Amino acid sequence: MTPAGRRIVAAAEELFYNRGITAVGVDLIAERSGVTKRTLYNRFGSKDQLVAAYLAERDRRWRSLVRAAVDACESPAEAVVAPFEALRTWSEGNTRGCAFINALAELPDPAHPAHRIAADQKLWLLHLFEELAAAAGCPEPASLATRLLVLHEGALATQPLPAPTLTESTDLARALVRACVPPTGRDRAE
Amino acid sequence: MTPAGRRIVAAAEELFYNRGITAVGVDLIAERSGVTKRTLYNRFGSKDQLVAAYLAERDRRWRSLVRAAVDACESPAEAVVAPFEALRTWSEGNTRGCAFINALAELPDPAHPAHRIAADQKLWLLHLFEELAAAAGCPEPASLATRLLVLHEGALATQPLPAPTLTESTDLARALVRACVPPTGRDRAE
DNA sequence: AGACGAGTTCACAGATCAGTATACCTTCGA
DNA sequence: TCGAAGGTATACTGATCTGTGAACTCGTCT
Repeated sequence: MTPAGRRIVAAAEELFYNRGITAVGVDLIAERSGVTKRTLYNRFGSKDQLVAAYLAERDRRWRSLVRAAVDACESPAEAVVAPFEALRTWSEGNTRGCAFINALAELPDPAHPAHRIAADQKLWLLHLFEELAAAAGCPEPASLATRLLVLHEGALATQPLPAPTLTESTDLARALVRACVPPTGRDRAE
Repeated sequence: MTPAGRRIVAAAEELFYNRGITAVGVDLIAERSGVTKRTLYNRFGSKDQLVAAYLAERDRRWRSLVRAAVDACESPAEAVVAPFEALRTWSEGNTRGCAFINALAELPDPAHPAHRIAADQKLWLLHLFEELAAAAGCPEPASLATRLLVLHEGALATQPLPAPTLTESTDLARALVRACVPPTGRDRAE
């Protein structure tokens, strides 16, 4: 990716996320990134593909944050809840909800490249939860993973409400893990 | 509301929800509702106010569905989970997620009339959960209500995923209610 | 020297957008 | 009978939208 290309994606990220995709024109993105509209089209070909690049870049950053939170955990049981801790960090700078849900709201066409990226993002988290649950010894990792995903997305969606939704969902997630995974030691009575 | 006004709101609901608010022009709404653009502006004054009317109408329909589900319950413990049953019915015809979350994604301006309607809708459900939890004898209704709201919104947000998120969140909600409300005789079915 | 890729400048096409102006028609109650 | 209200028909404004065309500059590598 060329330097101009990176600046374009950075400007697109800020504008698309905060103002909405349809509401932001390519002229504004070009101006904000100090680049000509011609260059924008030479790099990305169309606005739709720029939208896809924006979501892909956001997904990349978010996944690396989650991965880091998971890897920093000492026990497998802690690791299962790590994405919720990552969400706390992530939410500080992103108060407009989930960029992928928001993108799907504006782009109904299933053929749009943004659709696959958004769906993949949710599925990646679901499968991560499932792997972590299995690694922690949960007898039914698929069910727990689905529940954790619901809690995660619910906390994200209710972000702007005057209720401690992230705290409550994290606490509940921790309780779910505790309930189906034997606590730290491996010598719990079976 | 005049007959033409009702047709306009009905057409706006279908188009705004399925295609996005910014992506749908007033000309299309006027055409779909068999009405002149002049009439549309005589009734609603601006597109923004039509958007508010669309969300208000949707909110009204949804609340009456939830109210009916709650009122149909026999025990207070069942009533707490009734909104999840209502969500199952509601989801059948609304596969594009939450109209209010989607609207907020497209309309970042907090001064937009849609903002208050969307926020009120979520707060109404939160307070409903709290009232029902208190009526069922839950010792900490605020905490339970927040958790139930997270589960509800999470189920809505993960709707398009190939995972039984609504079933899992309903089951979990039921377990939460059962755990904090003393079972009253025949509620302890298993 | 020469080719090439990245980026610039700027005009322009064609469509669509929200919203308005003007004039006319119909129904219904006072 | 009359006048107001609801609605129709059509043309229009001015702005904004995505996307393109063509010629130009500049640095880098061979």
